[in-house]
Amino acid sequence: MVRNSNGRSSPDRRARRAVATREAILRAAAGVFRNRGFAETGMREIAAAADLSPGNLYYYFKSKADILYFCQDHSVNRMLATMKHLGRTQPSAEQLRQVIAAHLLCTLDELDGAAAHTEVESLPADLRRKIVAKRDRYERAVRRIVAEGMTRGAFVDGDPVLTTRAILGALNWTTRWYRPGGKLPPQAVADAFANYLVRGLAA
Amino acid sequence: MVRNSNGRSSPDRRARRAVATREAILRAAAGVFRNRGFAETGMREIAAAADLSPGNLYYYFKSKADILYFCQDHSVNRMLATMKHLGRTQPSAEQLRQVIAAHLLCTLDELDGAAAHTEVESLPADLRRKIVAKRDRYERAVRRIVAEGMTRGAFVDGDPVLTTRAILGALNWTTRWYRPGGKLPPQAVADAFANYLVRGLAA
Amino acid sequence: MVRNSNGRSSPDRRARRAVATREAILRAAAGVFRNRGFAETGMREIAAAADLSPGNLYYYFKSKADILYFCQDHSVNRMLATMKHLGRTQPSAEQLRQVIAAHLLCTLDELDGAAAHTEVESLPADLRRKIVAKRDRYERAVRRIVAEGMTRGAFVDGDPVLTTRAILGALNWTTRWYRPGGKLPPQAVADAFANYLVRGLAA
Amino acid sequence: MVRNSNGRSSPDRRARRAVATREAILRAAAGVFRNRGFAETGMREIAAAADLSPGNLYYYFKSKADILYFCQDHSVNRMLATMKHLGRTQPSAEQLRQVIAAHLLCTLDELDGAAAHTEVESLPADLRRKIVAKRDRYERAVRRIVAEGMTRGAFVDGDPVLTTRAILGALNWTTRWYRPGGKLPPQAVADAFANYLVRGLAA
DNA sequence: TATGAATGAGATTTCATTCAT
DNA sequence: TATGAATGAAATCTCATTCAT
Repeated sequence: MVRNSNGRSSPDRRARRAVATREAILRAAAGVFRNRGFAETGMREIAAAADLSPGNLYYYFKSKADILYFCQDHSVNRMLATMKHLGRTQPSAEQLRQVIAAHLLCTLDELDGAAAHTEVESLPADLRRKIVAKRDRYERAVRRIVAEGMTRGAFVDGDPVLTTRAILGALNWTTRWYRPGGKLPPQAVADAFANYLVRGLAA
Repeated sequence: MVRNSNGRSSPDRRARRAVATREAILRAAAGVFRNRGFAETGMREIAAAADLSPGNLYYYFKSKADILYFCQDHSVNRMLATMKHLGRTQPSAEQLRQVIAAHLLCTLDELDGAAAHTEVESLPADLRRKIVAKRDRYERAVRRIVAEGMTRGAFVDGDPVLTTRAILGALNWTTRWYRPGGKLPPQAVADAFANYLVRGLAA
Repeated sequence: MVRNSNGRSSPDRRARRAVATREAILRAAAGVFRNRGFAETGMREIAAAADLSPGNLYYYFKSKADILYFCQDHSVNRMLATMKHLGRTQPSAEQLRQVIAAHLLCTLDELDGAAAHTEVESLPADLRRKIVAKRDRYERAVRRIVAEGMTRGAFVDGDPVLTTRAILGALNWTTRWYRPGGKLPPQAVADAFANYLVRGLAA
Repeated sequence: MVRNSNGRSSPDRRARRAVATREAILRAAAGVFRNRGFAETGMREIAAAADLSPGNLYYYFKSKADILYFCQDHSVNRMLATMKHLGRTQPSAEQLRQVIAAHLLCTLDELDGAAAHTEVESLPADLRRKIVAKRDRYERAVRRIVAEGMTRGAFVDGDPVLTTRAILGALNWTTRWYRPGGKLPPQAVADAFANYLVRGLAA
């Protein structure tokens, strides 16, 4: 292990290591949650997947729900970030296509998508509220694109709420059947879904 | 209470009651599973929802997983029945529209949809195999409609597997946000989804 | 069903039937206890073996332990009866030989031996005391034969208590390995055991 | 308490403690099984006897049956070891006498004999097979001594199978009546039994 | 920071027994 | 007498969490 001259790790080196461990735990946890569900996953499994002892997890997170919370927070943050960088002046169809692709690539990625939008019910009330609030913000952002497209005449008329939920459902459900590492690359799914789901709105 | 001549309640009256109780348990369980997920739901809750003592559940089902199995079996059976009665000579669009509507009405219905397609992972291997087999049969049937439409030229070309999964994802995800008893009737969801999801395929 | 002129079974016919049912239950229970042990045997199994409903057992016996008690009582009574009819003037060796044979034939018989000497621990204190008292009376009777033989000089000297326990152990342990209905007849076991166990004492 | 330079208890000290705890549990369990039988013994009782919390038992053994298995395995291993060190050139009577004594001393000892040969029925099929296989190997070894003695003319003729079972029955049944800690030392039982049981075979 | 061990609450499940019919 | 259904207490087992080291 790298140490500085006085024989101990320097404080920021330590801090960096701690952050790295936290992320490793989240990545490991996300993988197990995805495969077996939150409630069916034990702390021991998470610990094993992260190559730590069970007790040690509690040095980095204060509860199992806490781990889930940070998984979901990480994921929803990334999705919100996508929205921020979206060119809102492009054609609605193009915007929607980009959102769908980004959402899927993120969902099908190991760490991010894992338990992302799923299993909010397992969180205690306070954490759940936070996640739900962000998730709703994201959903509203998608809805805005859909509604705007309808107003502009770029999309056929319809109920923006229900249409948005149909889209997000198709995207989120992928976690149920997509197996990373198979021969179907995430990008292929993203393309096919974007084509189909955008065409359903094209005027 | 009706009795027959020998002073005991007649066997078939009893049998009918037993069947009714079984169904009541399934209905109750389905509701709780939907709200809280299989793993987070305790037998106590199911029992309370069905107005029985926890131990008494085991007179009707041999395990918690068994209850889930019968919920799912009931649901997937109903969906397969739908496919059987579908007029396969109608235009592909019409067929797909009907399947979508039927799937949704069933999914959003109290008893049938609850844990319908969800949570197969929680079943022990043998029961899971049975459900997965039926579910796959159903998915193949939907896919056939999609593929046929593409061949006939009624639908635009695309990957029938991925398209079908997008459709089923949109439909199944409804269990996550739809709250029965609210002001949005299932039929409204069915119409909006059918419109959107069929239009995405229309040539 | 046979009934007398007034259309009902006569009282003593009824009583006889009740006794027959009780015995049928004991026989059935003895068989199941022997195969699976008292604690591992459920009332439902006893009921099934006796071709009755579980609830109905309680019309004939007031508890599961009660059934075990009557099984054991029946068995130990039969053994005590053997002792009573034993010619105490015969040579000690002959007496012992007869006791061993009778004990084994009774033990290996379906009903009698089943849970005979075993599982006294499972009885509640009051019933246990009764059985243990009778069992001890029986053991003392066997011991008297052994001790008398030693006094008379018919048997070699030794500790009558330990010798008797060795004999009874050999006999009782047969329930662990003997399977009724096999090709080894109880009489063959009785002969071999009597030969061996008596010869060990012969002066 | 001894610590090594890094301030934690050393791994092998821990390992030794863990092994000690496992053995303490086995000893405790053996005692309770002997007194009350496997099925009637609760994990709470074992835990209490071992001075641990019930849940903690599962850190060392994965089920109640597992505990029973290791009790029996320990015991049957010890008996097989006895056979291995037996001088097969000695007179048959001497060999048998030694086996009987060793078997009894082991059976009447606290840890080893407790549930030794008893209660195999309570094990799940896979564990039962293992124990039964070893137990049968042991029985065959005893039988070989008996049969050899008959062939050599050292023992009177007879059925070696039944004779061996009579001997083992007498020995195993001791667990039912022998109370360790009383005034009868195991050696006294061993002597009396060996005398009696060998004499029954002496030509 | 890290670990193995311990705990306590709670989960599912079983089962003798009772009850209404 | 007989039955199917119901109950309540207890059993085994799991598991997130904590603790001593």
